Amino acid sequence: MQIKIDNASTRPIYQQIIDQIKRDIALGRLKAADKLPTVRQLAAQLVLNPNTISKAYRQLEQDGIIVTRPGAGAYVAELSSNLSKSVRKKLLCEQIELLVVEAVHMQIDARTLGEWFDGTAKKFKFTDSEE
Amino acid sequence: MQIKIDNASTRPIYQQIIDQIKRDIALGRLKAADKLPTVRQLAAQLVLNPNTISKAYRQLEQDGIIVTRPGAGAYVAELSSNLSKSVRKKLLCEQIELLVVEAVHMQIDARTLGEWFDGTAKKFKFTDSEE
Amino acid sequence: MQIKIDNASTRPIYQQIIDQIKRDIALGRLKAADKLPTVRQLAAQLVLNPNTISKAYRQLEQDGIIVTRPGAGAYVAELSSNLSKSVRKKLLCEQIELLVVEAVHMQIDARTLGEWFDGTAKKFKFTDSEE
Amino acid sequence: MQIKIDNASTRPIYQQIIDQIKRDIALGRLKAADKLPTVRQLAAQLVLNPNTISKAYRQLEQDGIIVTRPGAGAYVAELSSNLSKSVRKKLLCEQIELLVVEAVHMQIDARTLGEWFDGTAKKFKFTDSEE
DNA sequence: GTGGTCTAGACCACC
DNA sequence: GTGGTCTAGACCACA
Repeated sequence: MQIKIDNASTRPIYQQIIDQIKRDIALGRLKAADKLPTVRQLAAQLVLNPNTISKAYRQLEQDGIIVTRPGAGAYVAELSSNLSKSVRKKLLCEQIELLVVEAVHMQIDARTLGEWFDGTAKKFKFTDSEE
Repeated sequence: MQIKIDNASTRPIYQQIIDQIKRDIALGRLKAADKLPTVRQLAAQLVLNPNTISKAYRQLEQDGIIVTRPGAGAYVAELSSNLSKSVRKKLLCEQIELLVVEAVHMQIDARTLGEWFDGTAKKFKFTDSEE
Repeated sequence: MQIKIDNASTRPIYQQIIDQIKRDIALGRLKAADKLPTVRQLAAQLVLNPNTISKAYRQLEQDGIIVTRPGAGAYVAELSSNLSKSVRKKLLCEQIELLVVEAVHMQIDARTLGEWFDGTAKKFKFTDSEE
Repeated sequence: MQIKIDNASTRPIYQQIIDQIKRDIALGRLKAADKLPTVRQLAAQLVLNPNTISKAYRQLEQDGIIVTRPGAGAYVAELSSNLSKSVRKKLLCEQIELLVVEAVHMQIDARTLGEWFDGTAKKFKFTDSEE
């Protein structure tokens, strides 16, 4: 696993770890049942305190993204969401709005933003539509 | 100006204020040269510590979104961006990635996300393309 | 707030704190928008490390049961559940099964268990049925 | 014997084994004097470390639920409980409280919870009342 | 050896 | 002053 910590970022370290693991899963680089590095391994590799890794893993587990078992390690879980669809829509649309507002203030026109959006989305492994 | 603080949100209050002012500008509800409420007015209206409002205004000024003239109040600035296009692309694409990763983990398919994105984008006043 | 820690219990301390706060809310002793003791206050009162209290509060926040704001403290949130109804049913029925199995092994007959159940349920403030 | 391990559960594996054996007994699928699989058999069947099975059996024996005769295997014991009725009541009522508190926070109304409780209880073989 | 819990103590962002 | 993050290090339950 390749994880890079940006110490200059205001984003907490544990959150950066979460971001990158979720990204790797969404990209298909990590698949369900794959084993994650142990807390101690990753802590040594990134030169961080094991508690920091632990916090990231705990959060990921709580979000149902990984499964951790004392004595066995941490594994990627099946994709799933306990949230009701309306809650998911609300959460995502809030994030979309922030993105769009930012784009407007950066004077990026709608077409360009749409292209960047499509270009980025193409790289990820979405769940198939259930039409 | 209508600003609503969501105390349940983990987003800091000063950030929520920033978000909503930027949103109102992007929606066209606030236009260049419009006068913003004074720090004291807004603090009284939202029942918040004036320091919190100050922090939001200071941040907005730093981002070139408003202009404060000491003694005369704060005004909406012209849209502009000092950032190079490549930096803007990088910043927005990072945000797009976080959004898409989140959508994948919520098992929202690409088409649905695209629809939500388009629906949201339509509400805002983008700068015209400079083709 | 009256919280009692049982050091003899195998249940982690932070979990005991969570249990009792959720209980107080369910009993109506704590109501939405009530202020909880600060992390440091409660840590001093229970002679525990502030991190332990912090962990309990963080978990409660993640479950949408309280709202914490740096600089402002922690407050009881409105009752709500982001979980879909089927997930809620599954979670509760698993817990019910464990309870019933335990009762059978303790040779408690069905009627007695039902009475204990009703007696306990009566003490709590359920959401009204939405028939 | 059909035992299923849910690796996604936070419940320890040895505890899941205990849960399911107790459940099978409470359902009447396993009866007093029935022979349980050997530690090795079960370990092979579930692809688990034999120590894990051992721990489960040891705990079940300690709780008086099974009897292991060295060299002869493990057998289901007669239902019995050394605990005084008041202790049993205390233990069960604690568990009932946790269940009810959870239900309140999930915004399940009392009637629905009661129905789920009755529906679940009906499936099990309670000891007859000793009125 | 694995992750989980708890303590102790430093530093920072928020209000 | 509030809670959040991170480090360091001890001890325990699980496999």
